[in-house]
Amino acid sequence: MPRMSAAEKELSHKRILDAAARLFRERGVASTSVSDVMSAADMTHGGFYRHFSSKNDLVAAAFAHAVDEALQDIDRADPGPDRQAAVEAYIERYLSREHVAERGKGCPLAALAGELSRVSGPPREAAADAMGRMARALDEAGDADTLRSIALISLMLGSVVLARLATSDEEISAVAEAGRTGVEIILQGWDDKA
Amino acid sequence: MPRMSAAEKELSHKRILDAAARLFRERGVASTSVSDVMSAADMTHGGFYRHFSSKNDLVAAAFAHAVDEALQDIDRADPGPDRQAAVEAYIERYLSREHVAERGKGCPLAALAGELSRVSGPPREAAADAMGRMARALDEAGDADTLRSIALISLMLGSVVLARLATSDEEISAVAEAGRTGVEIILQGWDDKA
DNA sequence: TTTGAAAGATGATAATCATAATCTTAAGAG
DNA sequence: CTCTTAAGATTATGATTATCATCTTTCAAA
Repeated sequence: MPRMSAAEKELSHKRILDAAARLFRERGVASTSVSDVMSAADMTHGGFYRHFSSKNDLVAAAFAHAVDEALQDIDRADPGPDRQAAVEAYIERYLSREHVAERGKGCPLAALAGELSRVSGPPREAAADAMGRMARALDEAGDADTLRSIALISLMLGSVVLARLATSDEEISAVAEAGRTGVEIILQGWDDKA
Repeated sequence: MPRMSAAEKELSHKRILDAAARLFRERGVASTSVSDVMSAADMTHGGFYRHFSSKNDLVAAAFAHAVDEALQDIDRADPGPDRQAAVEAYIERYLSREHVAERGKGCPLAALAGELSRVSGPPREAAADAMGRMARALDEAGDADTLRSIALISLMLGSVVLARLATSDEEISAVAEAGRTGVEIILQGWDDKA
């Protein structure tokens, strides 16, 4: 069948990236083979190295791709000029049952921070970057404290990670509710802190 | 050399568990082979199945073992009757530079929750258990809100996971500091919440 | 004291995987 | 319109790995 046109190659490239971003989040990097990704992208493993120089290369690119989409979500939540409302809506969705359940479409840090913090090279750097990018996105226009944003991200991420461990619906709800309450308290009480 | 006495077998068993608990936390479960564990326990891979029926079995046992030790740490922090002080000391150590750096000796949930929440069977159940056990340990004597304990654990775990992603000392300090401040605020403000 | 069984070593086995080599075909430069 | 080159398929390769089989030796039950 090959060879494809340049436009088709670009589509293939995007299919690989999308499949990888989803599968890595769903199953983890170590448990997802290059073949798995290529199959999910409707191709065989052979063409992989025409698109990426190594699996590591793909991991870094797919992770950054997932972060791009996650950050767009903040704006999509409320495209108006009210950044504060957009941020709050984003937090609400972050702690939702759907986000807990749909790992493959969710926050790449919640899905992969643990694994990527153990490696070095491009994947690790992409993940380290993501933290700063998320914090900056939450700092609407710079008036907010960056440390507060980091605390919020830590709490939200921790809540989702723990909720994904929970076995019953009630437990999941409890963990998410604890996270929501914690976020509220931090939002209200941060400025009169020690 | 074989065969060893019953007492020696028990020592071997403990060496395997200790090695596994450390290596799994340091490198992750999927990236740690049975051979790796047995080598770290000063044995060859052959004897492994005299101690555990499968790698999964070891993962569950090693994780539970690590949780046991982590919970003992809460008491060790302040063995007196002042549970509140012990909990605060534990939180302080949880967010310390040493805990961020020494993954192999640290909180098993911070190291492995992401990976274990993707699997099923005994390892997953051991991890799900750990959350409840930690929350109960933080509820000193039951007067504290369980949801508050869960929020604290989420924030602490998220902070350590993110700190382990950070690349510079300043970044690590900032993440830990954000976590500490968040914990303070939650401890103070939880009871007058919505 | 004899002897069956078991701890741990050594050495298969079969699966999985990242990466490379090669083949086919059509795209696109000249 | 050629003809080189590259996309993607097929097949090969070498490494790793979980699990088994087997062998040795010594413990411990009889």
